[in-house]
Order: sequence, then C-alpha cells, then structure tokens
Amino acid sequence: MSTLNSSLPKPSRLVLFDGMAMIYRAYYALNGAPRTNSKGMNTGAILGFTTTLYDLIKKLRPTHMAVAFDLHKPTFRHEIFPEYKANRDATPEPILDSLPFIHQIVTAFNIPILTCEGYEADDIIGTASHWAEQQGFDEVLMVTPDKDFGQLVTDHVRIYRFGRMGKPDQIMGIDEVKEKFGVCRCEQVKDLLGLWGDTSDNIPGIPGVGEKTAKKLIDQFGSVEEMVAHSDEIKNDKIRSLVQQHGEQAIFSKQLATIVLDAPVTLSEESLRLQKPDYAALQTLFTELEFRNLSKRIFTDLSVSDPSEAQRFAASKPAAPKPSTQSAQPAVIQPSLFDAPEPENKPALDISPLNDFPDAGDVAIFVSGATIVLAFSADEVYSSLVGDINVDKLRTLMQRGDTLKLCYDLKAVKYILRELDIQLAGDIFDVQLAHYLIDAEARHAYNNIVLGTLGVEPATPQESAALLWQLYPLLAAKLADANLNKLYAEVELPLVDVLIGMEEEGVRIDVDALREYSARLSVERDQIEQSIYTQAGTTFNISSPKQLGEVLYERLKVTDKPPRTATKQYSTAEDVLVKLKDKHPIIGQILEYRSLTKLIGTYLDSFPKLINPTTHRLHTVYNQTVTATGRLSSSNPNLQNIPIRTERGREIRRAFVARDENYVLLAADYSQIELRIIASLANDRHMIEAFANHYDIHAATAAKIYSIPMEEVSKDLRRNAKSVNFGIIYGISSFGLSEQLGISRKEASALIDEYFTQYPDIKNYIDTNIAFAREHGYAQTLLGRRRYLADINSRNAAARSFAERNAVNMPIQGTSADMIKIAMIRIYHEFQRLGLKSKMILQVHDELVFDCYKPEEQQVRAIVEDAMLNALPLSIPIEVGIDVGPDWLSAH
DNA sequence: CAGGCCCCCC
DNA sequence: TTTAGAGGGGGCCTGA
Repeated sequence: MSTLNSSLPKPSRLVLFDGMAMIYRAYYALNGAPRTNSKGMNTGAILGFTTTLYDLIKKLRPTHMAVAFDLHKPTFRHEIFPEYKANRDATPEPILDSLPFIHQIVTAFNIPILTCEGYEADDIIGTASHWAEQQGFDEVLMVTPDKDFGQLVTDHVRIYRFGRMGKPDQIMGIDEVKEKFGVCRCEQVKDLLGLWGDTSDNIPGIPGVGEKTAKKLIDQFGSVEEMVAHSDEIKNDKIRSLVQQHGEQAIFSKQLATIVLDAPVTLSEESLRLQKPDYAALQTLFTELEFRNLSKRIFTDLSVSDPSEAQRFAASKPAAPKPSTQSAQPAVIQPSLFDAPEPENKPALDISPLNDFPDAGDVAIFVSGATIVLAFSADEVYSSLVGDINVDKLRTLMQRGDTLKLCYDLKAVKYILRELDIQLAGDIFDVQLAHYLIDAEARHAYNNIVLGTLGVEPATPQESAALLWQLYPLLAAKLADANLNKLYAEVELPLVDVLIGMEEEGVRIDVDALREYSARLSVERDQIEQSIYTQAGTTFNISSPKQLGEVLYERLKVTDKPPRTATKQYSTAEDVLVKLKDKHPIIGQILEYRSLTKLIGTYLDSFPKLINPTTHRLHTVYNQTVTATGRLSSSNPNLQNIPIRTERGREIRRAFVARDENYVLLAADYSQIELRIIASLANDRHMIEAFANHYDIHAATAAKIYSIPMEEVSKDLRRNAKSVNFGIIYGISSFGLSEQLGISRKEASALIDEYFTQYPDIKNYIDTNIAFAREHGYAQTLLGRRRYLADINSRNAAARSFAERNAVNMPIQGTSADMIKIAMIRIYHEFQRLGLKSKMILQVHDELVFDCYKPEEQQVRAIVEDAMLNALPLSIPIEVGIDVGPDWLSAH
C-alpha cells in the first residue's frame, strides 16, 4: 500500500456512514417511540442518531470521518439545502422533520458531510472508500446495517456493524464476508445479490432462486452475465427455466446492486479529517433538545479525555455532583477522542493502549462495552479498549492465585477474559452475586447497586471500576453478617463456571423438524383464523386482547357481564374464556388460535433464528440473579418453558436432539422434590412414612384426608389431593383451591382443614415459617438463603397475605434450588476430573439434561444420580428418575 | 420502552 | 362496581 501521502497520520482510519440509514436505524431501535421534549418536539430520531454517532467516534476513534446523505429525500433537500425548496414534497414524515437538527448536530461535531446529486449515499461511500484506499489510508470502515457493502470490502476496507441486543459489534473483513455470502471478495457479492435479490433494497433477483442455489450457480459460472449466456448448461430443469425466464432481470438486478465507485464527489484528506467538536454549539443544541442524560454522558467523557476544552462545559452544567473519587483520580485514562493518535507502527486497530498497569496486586476489573478498566485501588485506575490491552500482562495479573479480584457480573467478565485466553485465579468477589444473596429482590444493575450502597451514581466505566473498591468492604460485611459467605463461596461462585459451560455447549436442534412442524401448524392456524373472522363478521387482530375483547363482549355479546382485568379492561384470559366456551363456538377457536400462535411464535419460528451460525447449536442464557427464591432463570431463548403438557406442544421436544449418533440425551429429574423438602423440613411423620414406603404421595394424601384405604382412592380424589399438596407449597387459600378444582369455597375450605388435621406437623411448619418471617423480616432456605418480606407485618391484609405465602413458599422452592445447584457443581467437576465427553446442557429447576456420549452412559448415570441424591441431606429418601433417548421427548 | 396480558414451564 | 384471591419465571403485543 502506498505511503506516499505524507499528510496522513499513522495509523489513519476513515469511518464512513450513511446518514439516512443511521437515522432510520436509530429511530426504529426506539421502535418509532415518539420521544417528545417539553416543547412537544419529536426528538426520538435525533437522540438515537446523536447517541449512535457519538458511540461510533468513541468506539472507532477515527482519524477521518464522513457522513453521506443522498439527495433523494425531498424534506431533507428543503430543510438543509434551500435551493431544493421548490421541489418540496409535502408528505410529512416525522423522521424527516428531525433532519434540520441532525444536520446541526453533525455540524457541531465538525463531521464532514458528503452529498452528490443523483447518487445514493451508498455510491458516495463506495466512491470514498475506493478513493481512500488509493490514498493509502490504513483502514476504511463503512458503518452499515446492510450487507450490500460486502462488494466493497478489500484488505483495507471493512464493514463495521453494530451489535444487536448485548451482542458485540462486528467488523467484517474479507473472511467474514466470505463466510456470510459463501463467495470470495467483492466482485462476486454483487453477482450473488443480483441473483437471489435483496428485499430491503427492492432488488428482485430471480424468483425461486434461494441462497443455496445462487451460490452454486455463481460457483459454476462466475458471474450473472456468464450464467445467462450459458443457461442451457444448467442441468436442473426447474432452475434452468427460471434463469432463462428471468435472466434479463437478474442482469438488471446486478446493476441495481452494484455500488458506484466513481461518483463525482469532491474528496480530500484535509476535508475529511476529524476535528474537535464545537463544544459550545453542542451544549446549546443539547440544552434546546433537552438531551440531559446524553449531554451529561458526553461531557463527562470529554472532561475525562480532553480536560482543556470540555471540562468547563461539564462543570457548568447543573448535573448531579460527581462522586469524590472522580476528582481524586489521577490516572486517566484515554487521550482525547479527537486527537489523532501518535504515530506508531502497529496494526490499524491497535490505537493508544494504556498498558503501564502493574502485573500484580489485588485488582478490580470492570468491563463496559469494548472498554476494560482495571482499578488497583479507589484511585489507581487504568483503562483500555479490549483490543488494545497488553494481554500477556493482563494474564499474569489475573492468573495470580494469591490476589483478590473484584468484579461485577463474573460470568460476563469470564467470557471476555476467555476470549483473551485468560483464566481467573485467586479469591473472587462478584458484587452482583453478593448483592443478589444479600437482597434477592433488589435490582442488580451496577448503577443500582452503587446508588443503593454508596449513594452516588458512576457515569464512566473508570469510575465504576474505582467504586468496586468502595462496594467491596460494605457488601462483604453484609454478606458475612447474614451468614451468606458459605452460600456465596460454595454455591453461587462455583456455579458460574458451570453455567458458562452449559451456555457454551448449547443444544442441538433439528431445524428441519421445527420448520416442517411450523408449516403444518401454520396451515391449521390460518384456517382457524379465517373461521374466526367469518363468525365475528369482521377481521381484527386476534392477538390483541383489546380488539378481541371488543369483538367478544361488544360485537358478539357472548355474555352480559363482561369479565374485567385488574385495569378494567375486558379480560380474555384463558380461564375466563374456558368458562365462556359454550356461549359461542368462536371461543373454542380463539383458544385454539392462541395455542397455535404461541407454539409457532415462541418456539417453532424463533428457535431457528437463534441458532448460532458458528456452533449450529442453540445457546440459552442462564441468569443467576433474577429470581426471588434462588432459582435460575433462562432467556434468549427461555429453555425452561418448553411445552410438555399437551400432545401438540410436547412434539417440540423432539427437535431437541443429541449431538450426533454417538450421543444420546440423558434427562435426570427429581421426583416430587418440593414435597419431599417440605416433609423433611416439617419433619412430618405421616408424609415421611409415605415417602419412605415409596407410596404414590398424592394417593396417600387422598387416603388420609378422605379417611379411606389407599386402594380405594379414585382418580378424582387423587387429583384433589394433588391440588392440595401443591396448594401447600404455594401457600394455600380456599379460594385458590376452589378455583383450581372447580369446587365451592366451602368444600375447598373443608378439604384444607382436614389436610391440616391429618398433617399437623405441616401445619406447624407453616405457622413456624410465618412466625420466623414476622420476627426477622425475612424467610430463609435450609442453607440460609434469604428473601426479605417487607409486608409481613403490614396492616394491609392483601399485602400481608402475600408475604405470608412467600414465607411458606420461598424456603421450599429455594431449598430445592440450592439442592440442584450443588448437584450441578459436583457433576460439572466430576465430568471435568474424569475428562468425560458428555456435557450437562440444560437445567429446568428439578431436571438436568445431558448430551451423553454413549460409551459413557453408565458412568454418567452413576455420577448424576449420586450427586443429585446427596447434594443436600434430608430426612427423607430422595428419588431421581433418569432416562435416555435420541431426543428430549424420548428421554422422558 | 414499559406495562399489560397471556401462556408456556417447574 | 368490580376484581383478586396459590409460589417462581419469560415472551409477545400494544400504545405512547
């Protein structure tokens, strides 16, 4: 690459982006939220744009930058370039109304704007990137949500894409583009786009030619033109006729998809150089738009990185006072965002590392986006972009076994360190886990913890890291005072590695089976949908409770006293509709429709989209600090709520399959674990006896409360007893039981009375738990996990009852959670110790699922059973059921 | 983006 | 006047 152009700083990085695309991205990221300021101005798009713009500068640290606007939007022409006023199109569009302000923002940031009449922003970016490469820029990054830019990618020109929802940002070079498109480098990407089209840009392609076919054809012919010219060589009849029929369109589509590289736009190194913003102008704009938080963020950042210019603006603002650590913090941190980096011979992405941190000592580590911050005390702070850090030194620091590591969200930190091939050793104090144990129901976002504990709010990652040192002694003391050290050190902390292992392992999904099943159910759903419209005499959104309520209760008047929700809306909840089922045939169909859309939307259609393209497996996220009782939760997707009760739903489990033919899924679940726990904690002799004799516990309960021999217990009586048993766990009420069983409150009440007569120890246990909570203000599990119950002594009867039910339920549910967590830790370590190929992959509260290597099955069974049975000693025999199968359904 | 509603799981 | 009234979760939709 030429380096003749001596005016370029080293390294030089040009960032190019499409202004309009950015506005739309920002706007829709807020889902079109009409954010208005006090003057009634819609500021959503402006705020989104400004945030995005600033994040870009901060993350990418460009030396040069440009935003391209095309001249297709009439309002834009009118507002910013008055010469186009005459042609103004009157169509109102809220995003376009924001344009004058966005123009001012960009100007205040001193970022060059590129426009070129008759050309799209893509063409301008294409031209600029082409030009920049020839100028000898080290790197060009094109910021885009679109894939079309793949054709522009070269050794020095890459794509930068924003991460979505917690996922990291992505830089696509030649390799990534190849992986994405399946073809190599620039030229072929546009052929591919011409062939299979791109709906987002209205490029039609050839109908019926999908991604796979297109790749094959381009592989074979090299280009769209060649393919059309030699179409008679295509063997497949259907494809050949499609290509012959639509060949011209394919060539035209390629032209549409081709980005211009020689648009007549004026470019010079000087005019694209990123300069310092006009701070005063920015301040004025932010004030006018009422962007208080953003303004605070930006000016705090700038005061950290560029004290000379920005501090007085930050200081002059009526923002919250900074915590004292800020001013006492000498070691800062990054050079100005707007100063070109010092010349150095490094790869382009390595800009301004700050690597003079010690490689020993107790240390707090805080990760925020791509920034990694180390604090050796409250006022010795170092920070760097993850990509810039001295990995060897960090590894030495982190892997010392004799030092303390403070952090927030250990699982996330470990994920990042592992990317750098770094293990954590020594004592670890995770502020989030500690806070969860201290007060499970509080919010555990970092700023919440800091605010609640220290009364200040950190504004930068550097502050956050420093504050870990202030949180540590306070939270550690609270943990110790509440006797939670053991639970922390022996359960929650070691569980982190277990969860990482499970998340990473993921589960294999039979995507074809899901697709096929989805198609089948969709046909059914569409038929029912039509029938519902016919019966209602109108079309409406069946999924909208509001619209559905109006149809049912106003149009069809299925009942003269419409049920209402807590907020006085018409209720269309399932139990309500079930009761109205015989009033109108439409109701049954609505329930059917609901069930089908739920299955299709939540499971069948969403799982294929969530499958990781690299591992080809589905990876859930286990959250360790969500539930009030100590259970785990699972999300993205939630794999703890896969259907099992109905035939139709259960089929979904067939798509959860073993790794390959050498593996089976092995499912191990606790039998009646919560009842066993309550029997043990209550030390109830009758229930202990029933479990010890391996009786059917619900039948035994029925025999007791109906005073009949167990052999005479009918299905109905067993069902009643089962409901009472569950009611006990949940904190029973006669109303709840009567609803559940469809009996009168009086009958339900009698049933409960008889239960307590027959199981006096259970009754006593319940009373004891409530009394304990009244006295101490919290409920606790066998291992001392706590849940605070503020309303336990409330004068508000409803609130008090709620707290009392929690006082009963939490120790049971929480002890069960403690138990399976311990079992998981033991199993994980035993698998590791023995170097097994089998992996634990799922946890569903009382069930563990393993991807089990067939030759290891007996070993796995033994380890799992032993760990689950002996995790916590109870005065009751525990039972674990273990089954295997090629898929999750047959492993039950 | 929050809140309401609903429906899956244990 | 009407609803809620048995524990713990998560996802989808709406409406601002």
